[in-house]
This record gives sequence, C-alpha cells and structure tokens, in this order.
Amino acid sequence: MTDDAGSTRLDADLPPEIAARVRRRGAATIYDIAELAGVNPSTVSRALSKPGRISAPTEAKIRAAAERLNFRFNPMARALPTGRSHTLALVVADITNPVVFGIVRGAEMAASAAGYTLVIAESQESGETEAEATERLMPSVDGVVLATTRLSDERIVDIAERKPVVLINRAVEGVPGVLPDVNSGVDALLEHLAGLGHRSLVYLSGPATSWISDRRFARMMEVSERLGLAVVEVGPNAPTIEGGRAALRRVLAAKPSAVVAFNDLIAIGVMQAAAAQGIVVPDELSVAGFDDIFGSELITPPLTTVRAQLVTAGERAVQGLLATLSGEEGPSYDPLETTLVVRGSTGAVAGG
Amino acid sequence: MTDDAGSTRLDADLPPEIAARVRRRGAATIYDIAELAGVNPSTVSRALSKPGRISAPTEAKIRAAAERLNFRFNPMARALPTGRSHTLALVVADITNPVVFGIVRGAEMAASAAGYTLVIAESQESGETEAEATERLMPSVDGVVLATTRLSDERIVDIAERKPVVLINRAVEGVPGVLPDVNSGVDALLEHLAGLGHRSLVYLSGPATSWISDRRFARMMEVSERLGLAVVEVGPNAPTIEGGRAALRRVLAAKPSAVVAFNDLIAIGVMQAAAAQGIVVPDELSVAGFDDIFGSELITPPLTTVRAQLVTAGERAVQGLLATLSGEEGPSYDPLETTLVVRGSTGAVAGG
DNA sequence: TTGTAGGCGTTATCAG
DNA sequence: CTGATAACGCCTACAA
Repeated sequence: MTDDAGSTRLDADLPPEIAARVRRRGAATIYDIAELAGVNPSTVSRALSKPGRISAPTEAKIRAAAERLNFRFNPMARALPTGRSHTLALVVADITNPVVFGIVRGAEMAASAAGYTLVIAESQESGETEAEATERLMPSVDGVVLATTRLSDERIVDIAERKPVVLINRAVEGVPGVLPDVNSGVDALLEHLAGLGHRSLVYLSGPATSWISDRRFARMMEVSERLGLAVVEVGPNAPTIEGGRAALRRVLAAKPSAVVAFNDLIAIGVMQAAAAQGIVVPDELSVAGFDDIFGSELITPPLTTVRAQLVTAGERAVQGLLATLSGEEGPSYDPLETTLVVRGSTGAVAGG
Repeated sequence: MTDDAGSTRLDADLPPEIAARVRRRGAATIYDIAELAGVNPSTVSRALSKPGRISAPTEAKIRAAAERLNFRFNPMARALPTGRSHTLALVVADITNPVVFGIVRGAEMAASAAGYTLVIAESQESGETEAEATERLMPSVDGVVLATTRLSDERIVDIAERKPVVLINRAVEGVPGVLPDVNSGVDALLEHLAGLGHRSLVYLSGPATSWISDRRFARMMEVSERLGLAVVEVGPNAPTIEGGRAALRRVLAAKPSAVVAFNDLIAIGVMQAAAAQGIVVPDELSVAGFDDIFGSELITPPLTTVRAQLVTAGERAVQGLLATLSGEEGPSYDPLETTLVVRGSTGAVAGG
C-alpha cells in the first residue's frame, strides 16, 4: 500500500553503486537490472520483452529487480534497433472542430489500450500545412491516421508507401479507409425531407478538397430524381459556422424550401444567419446537417442531422493500423452505420 | 517546381551503393551524406545540427548532399545521446470536453511552431488513469503540461522533480502554472447578478479534485458579503451536462434566484433540466457558467458566462516548458485576464 | 536457457 | 576546422 503505481522513490537498501547510477540518470536501465539480478543484460531484455522465453526462476528474479528499480523501457532506445516507436500519428484538419473530438477520443483510447502513444497534428484546413506536419511526424511514428485529410490522392499514396496509413472519411485506391455509410444516411434524410413535402433543396458543400462532401452530393443527385427533388449545390464552403453564415445569401437566391449542409457547423451558421434575417426555421426554411456534433441539440430549434459514429471511426482506424503493423494484411472495413436524427430544424414545407 | 516539399523520390544519378542503401532502409543517414560529400559523419552531424561551427564550403557541400538524399534526422536516434525527444505531453481530463479544445489548439500551435511534437493523453476524469498515462509518457517526453489535472499536489511535485511541468488551472507550490484571473471574473459575475437584484445564489461546484472550482467558490464567499449575497455550495458535480442535469433537484431545494455553475457544461445541464420542468430561464431562475465554450451561445437562452483565454493558456504553458528546457529559469505568469460575457440566461430577479 | 558481440543513427569528447 | 571513437539503451543473431 505504500507503493502506489508510478512512485519514483527507490528501494532503500539497494547496492549503493546501482542506486547512485540510477539516480544520476533519472531512470534505471536493463544493465542495472542485470547487475541487481546477477544476469546478463540481454537476458533481462528477453525476460521483459518476450515473457515465457526464459526460465521461470530467472524471469522472476528479473521482474523483482525491475520492480525494485521502478524500471521502464526507454522508448527511444528501443525504437532505434527495432525501427518501431510505438507511436501513431493522427492528422486532423482542425482540432477545435467538434467533428474531430470523437475521432480523437476513439483513436486515443484504442492506441493507449494497445500501449501505443498517439500524437496529434493539426493542418488548420491547409493541405500545405498538413503535408508539412505529416512529413515532420513520419520519421517518428509507426503509422498514420489521416482524418478528414485535404491531401491529394497522389500525396496520400506517397505517404502510404512509406508507412501504414488508414484514412477516415476518404477513399483512395489501395489505401485502407474507414467510411460512413454515406448512402443510407443521405437516403434517409432526403426521404424525410421529401415526406415533409419539400421539392427544392440546396446542398451546401464543404471544402473543395473534401472527398466526403462530393460523395454526399453525388448520392443526393442519385436519389433526388426518384423522390422528385430538385437539388442545387452551393459551395464550396468553409466547414465552419462562419462558412454557413456567409452562405445564406446564395442559398436564398436558389429559393429552396430546405437546405442540407455538409456538416452541422455549416447548418448552424445558416440557421443563425436566417434567424438574424427573421427567417423562421423550420417554418420558412428547413435545415439539416451531418455528424451530430456537440451543440446540435443545444441550438434552437435543435438540428436535424445524420449522425456518424465518430468514436468508432477513430477506434477502427488505429486498430487497422495496429493490425497492419502486426503483420495482418490490408484491413478492410464495412462502412459505418449512419443514423438520421430528426429534430426541430426540419418541418413541413410552408403552404405545401 | 518538380520537387515539392516532402517528396520522397531520390535523385537519379547517385552513387548506386548509396542509393541502394538508402532505399533499403527507407531513409538516409548522416553516413550516407558523409560518403556523398566526402567527409566524416561527425562533421555532417555538426554541420546540420549547429550551423556556423564549420567551414562554409564544407557546410555547403554537406547541405547539398543532404538535400539530394532528402535527409531527415532520425528523432529517436537523436534522442538517445541527448536525452531530448523534442516531444511534449499534454494531459487533459477529457478530450471531448469543449473546455480543452482551446487549450489543445494553443498548445499544439506553440509546440509545432518550435518544432516540437505534442502528444495528448486523456485521463477520463480519473486520477488513477491520469497518473498512469502520465507515467507511461514520461520517458518519451521532455516536459509535461498538466491541464485540469486531478492529481494530488504530492504527485504533481513528484512528476515535476523529474521533468519540467507547467500546470493549467492549478496552483502548486514550486510548480509553474498558468492561471486565469479568478477574482476579476467572479467579481464581475457576482456584481452583475447583484445588480439584477439577486440575493440568494447557489454555486454548483465541479469535481472534488478541481482546484479551480474551490478557488471560485472561495472568491464568491469573499465578495458575497459586500454585495449582500447569500451563497450556498451544491456539489461536487461531474463537470458535464449530465452533472448539471442531475444537480437541479438540489439546486431547487436551496431556493436561489440564480445559480452559478463551475463550468458551462454544468450550466447547460441545469438549464435543460429546468426547461424540462417548465422553469423559465432567466425569468424564474438565472444561470451562469464559466469558460464560454462552444455551444454556450447556441443554447436558448444563450448562456451568460465568464470567458477564459483557453488558447492563450495552452500557448503559454508550452512556451513556459520550452523556456525551461532551454535553460531559462522558473517562468512565472501573470494571471490571464477573464471577461464576463452577459447573454440571455441571466436576468432581473422575479418580483424583485 | 543464457551469455557474447555487434549494430541501430546521432552526439560528444578528444585528438590532430 | 575536422576526423576518430566512445557512448546512449536496447535488440538480436550467434555461440556456448
């Protein structure tokens, strides 16, 4: 009970030389353990990194010594001969975008559960910055998760040729990716809107470099005919509240009865701008988004949206990386199920 | 123009041996450069890591060779002899808590601007998990930012003795910390409420281990007398919307005209629970929070809150770490200014 | 099963 | 100013 996990105090009665050495360096090495246990350093290495390959009593002695010295592997020293840093990179466009929180959490959980460290890089929505940050991280990670990437296909392939890569919300030939089931979500949303009597929609697209934005629009076009809907694309837009606010003018020009936004932030921006102009949502204009981020149900009226499984996406991405790293080949994923969440921002078309 | 940053292709006409070696290993080393430039590896190291200490022509040759080979230092190899990983850890309680977004962004910006890598660990609001995650990261980082930590003072000191530490929202003797100006924010908020005629308040405290929650309450007690306010503490509460919802019962038992929550999430939870019971905010109950997180102005009515400079806090914390690492002693910070943001959730007391 | 020896890529200490 | 050479802490054939 006196020895809470991670305490840094050293055992009192240790051979003074060893104690001194450990104290001087700030951490024990396998050499210290070896000396304390009376074995060779390589034996310590084996005992601690591949348990079972060693005689039980020796292993016990070594473990005891390691315990006494509060030993931890030096990750850098370990990475040198093996080339494995036990670190994964997660590259996101914008950390403050609620969409990525879930991804980050899922990735972090999966990584730390496997004893891996996750480093996060932000691209600030710039492909240039993203490329730079990724290159900077490449030498020190074992694999990369590109979430909501703005990089070109070629660039992604180039990276994937050097280290394992898993994409989120992006499909590139030959590179594994975790994708939402775009179709079912879009279909459910459009059917919902059609059922409310809407016939004329605007799709507010995301950044020009967003693959998923294109996919959503493409699917909307595919099903719109069957549902008797006219869909106009307005964009590209910054995937932010500001982007949504700025888009209202052009939305109104198209005179739709409903607008579907690339994500919830844009949707929220449109609602705010509409409210500022006295346009009543959903009576005069229905609004819907994608992702179901924090805040979507706080706004008035609460936002109708297509929920994505962000945490799961993050988890799967790093699990895929880990699988690849341990030799299993080419993870392939089923698309993640997507759910329409109907709230107050969509309603029957006026005078329908 | 053919050579975009980070491209991985090798110069065509390289000595075949070198090219082969580089390709096999996936990256060039200072040995490859040395051979190509006809100098000793140690000279390459010097030329590239401490420019100026070497003759101009030699340095030029070396740089050219490095360029041709697309050389990057191997961070792990570099960390071994120096003990410096150029990596910083940021430990937060909950990544999905909007409060930490700003901190993360600020920290990430400051770190990458200095060529440092930031690794983020999450403690899920558990001191145990936090200690574990921190210990796990310790060997591979040069310093640690503990944001919203739930660790004990002793534990923090213990960590700070091993690596540079900067705290956010927590003061511990002898450990540098970035703190908001608690007093000015609390004072402004209570004056605002007193001015609206409120006399009876509830303070919904945060987690029992939150230092800043205690400080806020302490300051409330200090100024309440002067303002003629009665303040009752209700808590501890989980710093989440759910925590706020759950607290409403006990809030009402104290029959206050206004409630001040430890943070915006709790405030939002209270408002939601109140709305569910038909209690009108702010007519029957005023509600205020702290932090001004994303979502605070989206909710209806928008939340009155005390804004904290989260991004700046994150920046300062890592800047402090970097300063310490480069030998400058004990950074000390002025408290970060705090701003009362009055919105719709606070109003004149009913029947005042 | 365990010990020996060499290497991983870089820095640092000494000579020259 | 530059070249050897020994660390740094760990892993891994290879040998015993």
